[in-house]
Amino acid sequence: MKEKVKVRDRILNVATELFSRQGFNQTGINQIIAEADIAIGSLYNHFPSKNDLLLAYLQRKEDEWFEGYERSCKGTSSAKEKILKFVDFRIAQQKQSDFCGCPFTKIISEIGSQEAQIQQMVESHKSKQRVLLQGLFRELKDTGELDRKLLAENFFLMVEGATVNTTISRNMQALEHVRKFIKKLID
Amino acid sequence: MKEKVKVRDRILNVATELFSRQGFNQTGINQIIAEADIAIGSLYNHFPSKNDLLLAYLQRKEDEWFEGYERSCKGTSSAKEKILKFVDFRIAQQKQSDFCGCPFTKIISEIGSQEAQIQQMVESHKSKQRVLLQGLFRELKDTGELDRKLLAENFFLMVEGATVNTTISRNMQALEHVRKFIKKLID
DNA sequence: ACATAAAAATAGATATATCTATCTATTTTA
DNA sequence: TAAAATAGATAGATATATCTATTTTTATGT
Repeated sequence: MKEKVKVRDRILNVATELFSRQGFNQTGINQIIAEADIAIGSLYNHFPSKNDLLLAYLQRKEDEWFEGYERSCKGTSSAKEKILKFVDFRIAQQKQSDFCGCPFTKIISEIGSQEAQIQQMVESHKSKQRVLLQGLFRELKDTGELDRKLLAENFFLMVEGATVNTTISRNMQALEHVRKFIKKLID
Repeated sequence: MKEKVKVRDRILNVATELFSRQGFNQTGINQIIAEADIAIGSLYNHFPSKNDLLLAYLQRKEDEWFEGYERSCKGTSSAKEKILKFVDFRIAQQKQSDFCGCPFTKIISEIGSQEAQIQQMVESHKSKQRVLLQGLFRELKDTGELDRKLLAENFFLMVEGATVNTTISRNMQALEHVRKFIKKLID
């Protein structure tokens, strides 16, 4: 009853694992084909260049991010809960990736903004998160004297900073601090 | 009256520029010696390996960071001002580096936490910033119902997230949003 | 100020390894 | 029988690092 994983998926699965864990620049084609146990010709059949593989990897991460967040929000109804889930989701991501951090942030550190297509995907990914959060914060009943849009932006930035810093420290404290703080602010 | 820059400094200056702009992994020894206009033997005389050069680069960044912040605080007296200067300093850094982001955060994205000595330096750098901010927030007269230590931590994380995201978007908005937000919170 | 010895810097070849990518020829799968 | 995947050689570029031999700089003693 074992499902045979197609070659293209084996490549992308291994590349995903390695790009996340080791980084893009420190992952060679040879390691990918070895660990995926496929021929180098097969790789270049599916992905004409290493850069195309990177694009496919990021596209998958993009899709999985929003699917994953939606799924983790199943059962929540209030905006307040969904905001807290936003932090919880990042905590879960960091746990399951062993503190790899955000793949989009990581790739910009690795290759800069030279590759226009990648720069575009990263910016778009972050932008979509901001829009999502702005929507949630707009639903909040009372935020005291705090502008909701400004609060949404800074909550996003806290989580971003906390994600980076949990990756550095390899413990979850920073993200937990954000959770505690925002809970106070919106409760 | 032209000061002759010593070989070791020429190497470190060029390496600094290239590691910041292009990244560590995307900067080769050959490019460094070419742009520094020195012989390869001289480089390996001063720095036994590329990793030693990286350590020297980070150590310099560490020293310059706190010197730079101190200098930018000259003339300010209140903790409130110094907290706002903290954001201004990061804005200035991003401007003058053309949005290179934090070198410590960047190197972790590039090489991970494998190199213990580097991991150590990065963690220590962030830790020192937290301590500095905790001290400043302790001095604040009134933060309403907000715990000062928690506020300091989350301010730090906001700035971290904003730094990363100004590097991604290549504009200063995120850092300006943090400034506006914290000003409201502590004013 | 000048000669000289030690240290530093140079050019440039080279070793060794790795990287991405291409190609051919053969086998497996659909 | 066509398409997909394989093994494996190889091209061509680039990486870090070492080595030799020579020149330049610096420091020291007279």
